[in-house]
Amino acid sequence: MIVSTKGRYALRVMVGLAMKDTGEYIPLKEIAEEEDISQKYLESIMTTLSKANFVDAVHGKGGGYRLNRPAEDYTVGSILKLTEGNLSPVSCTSQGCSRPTCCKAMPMWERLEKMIDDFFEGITLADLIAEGKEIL
Amino acid sequence: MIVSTKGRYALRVMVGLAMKDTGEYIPLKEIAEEEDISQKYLESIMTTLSKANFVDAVHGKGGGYRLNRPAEDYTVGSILKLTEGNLSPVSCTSQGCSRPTCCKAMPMWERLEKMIDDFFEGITLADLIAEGKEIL
DNA sequence: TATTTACCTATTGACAAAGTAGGTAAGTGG
DNA sequence: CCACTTACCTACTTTGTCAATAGGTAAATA
Repeated sequence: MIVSTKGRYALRVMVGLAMKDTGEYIPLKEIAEEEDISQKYLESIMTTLSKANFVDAVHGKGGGYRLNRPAEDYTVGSILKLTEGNLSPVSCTSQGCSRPTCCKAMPMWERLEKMIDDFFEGITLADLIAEGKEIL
Repeated sequence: MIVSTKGRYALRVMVGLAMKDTGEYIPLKEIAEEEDISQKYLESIMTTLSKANFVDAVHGKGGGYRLNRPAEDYTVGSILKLTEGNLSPVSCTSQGCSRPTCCKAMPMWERLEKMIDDFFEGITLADLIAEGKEIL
């Protein structure tokens, strides 16, 4: 599996935030309930998103999280890369090996990696929300 | 990571077997040494390949493994699917969920899954061996 | 018949992902 | 200024899968 729960949760949360386009801040508790995600687990994800400036976070009453850009400015790739670390389909790329048959396959892995990267970078939150279109 | 060691080992072994195109059987021990793979671990992989009739296996002296088809008849996809079980980039496809934001992303996962499948099915062992071409 | 080789079953170790727990800091509204 | 709400931080536990190991059995060949 290339995309773990963490990345998928992050994506779902971002989609959720994008769908409520009002400027209001949404507390973590509310997000967790709507998405049916463990509140504590979601904390770490939201902190990651916040630190990377993907969302604005505000403390205190009336606080919470909200997007700070329009939905079409967030690519799926940027969100997944942030939360997953990397998206490479195999672990051996980018660390050079010496076996002959291994190297035979390397160009293939690299091409796949680029294909997946292009795929994710070509989709934005806005695309996801506009579900049902054949573009997606 | 979508492709684990098991699948990559299997692929490397198959490439190795394809490169020695003679009809001779190659014992597991020899393969393991050339590929620098744990002999015991490789056993389970070879058994899988053998049961699926991807290779011929012969016991006793002079025995071992060899391909039973030309290299261009093996797609990378078939080998990986056999050894990895499945290649889906996420775990949630094909098991239906109820959350609204999750379903927004579902078509994307399915499209990615198909893209990856097409990618692997479009490459054969022969393609891998003929490395250096820009097709790959 | 002895040796070589593939095949089978079970167990262990390592590691990362997923989730839990409790406390601290920051900000808002009253 | 105070109380409450909310985000933030650190550490721990659990779980599960992958990778590898170990030892024995069956089949075939020279």
